Amino acid sequence: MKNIEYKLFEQESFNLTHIFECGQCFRWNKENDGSYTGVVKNSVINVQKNGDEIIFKGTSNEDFENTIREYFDLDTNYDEIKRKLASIDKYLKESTEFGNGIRILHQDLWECIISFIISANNNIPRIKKIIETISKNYGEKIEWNNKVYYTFPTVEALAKASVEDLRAMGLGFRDIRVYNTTHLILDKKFDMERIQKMDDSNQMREELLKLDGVGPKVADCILLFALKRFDVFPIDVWVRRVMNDLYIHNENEEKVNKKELTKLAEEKFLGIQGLAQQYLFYWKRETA
DNA sequence: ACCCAGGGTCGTC
DNA sequence: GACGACCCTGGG
Repeated sequence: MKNIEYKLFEQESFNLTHIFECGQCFRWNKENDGSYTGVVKNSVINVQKNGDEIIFKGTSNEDFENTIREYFDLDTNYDEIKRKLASIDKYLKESTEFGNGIRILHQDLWECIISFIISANNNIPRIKKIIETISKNYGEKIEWNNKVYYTFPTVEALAKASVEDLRAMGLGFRDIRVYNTTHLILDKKFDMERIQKMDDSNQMREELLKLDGVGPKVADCILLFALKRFDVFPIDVWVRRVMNDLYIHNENEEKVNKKELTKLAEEKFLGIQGLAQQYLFYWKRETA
């Protein structure tokens, strides 16, 4: 493993807190100096910001600069996206200003599938803890700066875990779902390469829904965070809440129809619903 | 101590 | 298509 440092200057839309605390990822932790450290594929990465300067440090065997470019979605123009969204109405204006430094990370498909199956009816601290435990037990060890990190396990590695092993790691009722999905992928009943080549979001969603533990919400998160489909709208309790408060005004928020919400988002946010969702989610959750 | 919610999904009716 | 159940943890 090589020790690497890479710097970026004057990168638009890049706020560490916004990126790592907006709920899209579970494996990044804040350091005492305000930087964040995480594991991406086989690399440990630490990101810090000094004014206009963004410094990536870490250890890697691969093309570090390219890994960074892809993972942090540096080729997407977020200023343009924010301009479009802000022009829709005052709420989008406010939420894009609030989360102005958000970027949608390009996460690994396999890791994303398992992580969001675990996220079902769960809270973020516990989700993070479970994923960390899984990585410790089935991932590869990496040492960097006198600290120990673990990669997220491969399909083959995680397939060695029994349902009981998974339960023991704190997954609760999600154990069987993770087990079944892992084996569907291991046995090639679900082809991760094929889905990455598809171009229709609805067709991709249909495929994802075949996995155990993947319903409409989790499928849309996978589409948004790993398959880079911005034309999806994951509906969870927070988004339902914010959309109802702003646009629908139903007295009973739980009764808000999902189809109606999806259609409203499609019409309002025109192909970048996923981004709108992320700004609204972060805004509402942090200011609630 | 007790209750509730947490980035939902599944099986059953 | 509605409804309750589901494991576990943290916060009121």
